[in-house]
Amino acid sequence: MKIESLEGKVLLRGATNFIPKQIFECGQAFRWEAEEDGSYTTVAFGRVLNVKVVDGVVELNTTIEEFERIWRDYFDLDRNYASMIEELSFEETLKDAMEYGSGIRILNQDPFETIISFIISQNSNITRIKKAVNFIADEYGEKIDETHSRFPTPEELAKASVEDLRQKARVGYRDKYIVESAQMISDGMLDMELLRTADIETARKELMKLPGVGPKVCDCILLFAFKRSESFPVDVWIKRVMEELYLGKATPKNKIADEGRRIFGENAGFAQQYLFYYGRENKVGKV
DNA sequence: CCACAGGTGTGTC
DNA sequence: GACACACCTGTG
Repeated sequence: MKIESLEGKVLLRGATNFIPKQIFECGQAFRWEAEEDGSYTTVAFGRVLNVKVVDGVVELNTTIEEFERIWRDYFDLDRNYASMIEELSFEETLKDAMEYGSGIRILNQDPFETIISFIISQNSNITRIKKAVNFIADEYGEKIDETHSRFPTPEELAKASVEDLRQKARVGYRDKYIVESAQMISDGMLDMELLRTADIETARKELMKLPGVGPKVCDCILLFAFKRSESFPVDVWIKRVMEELYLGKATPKNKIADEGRRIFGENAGFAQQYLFYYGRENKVGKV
């Protein structure tokens, strides 16, 4: 990949596995908006970023300095996707899914924002989640410009009222989970370093101390904010895909997570993303 | 009106 | 431990 700076933009030439629609609409991030020109805009790490791909060249409206400081890691650009895909190509169904979703990347997002976003996501849908996350940023986070706000810090969100979260952010019964989790994190009751480095079962146990974080939400957070690629989040779609294409019978969700990690190993999280995207787009297992 | 949507917490066996 | 069941809200 070659990086160059041109007219206030950073251009990435030869960045592989980079299809914006697949990256931003596969359910891992909730603050990306499609623009009329086909580009996508987000707010992340306190910055507003627009991403456009023109003739295979990725255009980011940022500086080299900011790219190196934030976006290189955010977009997971140092990972060798070719070899990861190669390692997962031992199995035909997944191979098809990886071709179908060849432009997917797993983003490395902000831990706190990811924790709150996925607490909100439980038993909900993307439209609703996005509204809630954007409301929380606008209401409790610092303004960046007229139309964008960064996601609040744990301290800022810990002061939010559960009533406002329910009535204005429309997060429903998740209101108290959000405030309590923000309080626990701002009180230093969550060991972030442990989440990054401990063995996966220890990390899961630590993260599930937070109210509103069960097995599925936990695995999403570890995968999307802590680079724990061995995580295998099991939602209804992955359940259907695994039952339909791998297991051949109805199976409890915790068994499916075990099977996913067993079959796909250290890159189970990538397998999950490819299968999820493939399964949902094609409605696998859905009557 | 009812089912369902990217689950979790709680109570019961 | 393995099950039901309730739970906010928007949509079809």
